Amino acid sequence: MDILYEIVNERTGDASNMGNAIEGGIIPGDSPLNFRSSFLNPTSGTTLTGSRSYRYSSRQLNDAEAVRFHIMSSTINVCDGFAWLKYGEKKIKHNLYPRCYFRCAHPNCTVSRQREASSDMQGMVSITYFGKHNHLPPQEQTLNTRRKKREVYITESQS
DNA sequence: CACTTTTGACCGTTG
DNA sequence: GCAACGGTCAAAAGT
Ligand SMILES: [Zn+2]
Repeated sequence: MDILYEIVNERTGDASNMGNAIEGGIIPGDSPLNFRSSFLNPTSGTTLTGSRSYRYSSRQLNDAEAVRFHIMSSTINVCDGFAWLKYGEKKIKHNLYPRCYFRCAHPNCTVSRQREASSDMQGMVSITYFGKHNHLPPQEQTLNTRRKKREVYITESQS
């Protein structure tokens, strides 16, 4: 299943350029975001590769833009290969579920991420990324086997 | 002990 | 001014 994404203006919150991203297959389990083929890739010159049908549409994000993914997930925690530390949680209007705020756990990386479940559509999770990582995902640097990646995934921050 | 999460306070923006 | 809103801080609690 493809994942919807949209480009978000950090200033106004307006969203545009909605399209499809590829569901990740690198990390097993309930982990649909794949940093290799998405805005999450810190080493990629381009910022997104499209789905099979959309082919390789790509676009650079500027400093005032964030990218938001809309994902169907059976669990609230959606893994993307990076480690995150939660630093806040806020009840948001018009959503039954709170918005959670995370920062990248890597030292000297300023990327942040917001996550909220949708009360409109059951199982829908929205994740917004701000900034670009200046490093590779920790498991990519230290672990090689799928089994080990799975172990990292299931022990990552769940809230 | 080290590190992460929780949670209300705090603060800037907006109407 | 003021209150609603949402983003962040930080002390305490949790693991
Ligand atoms: Zn990072």
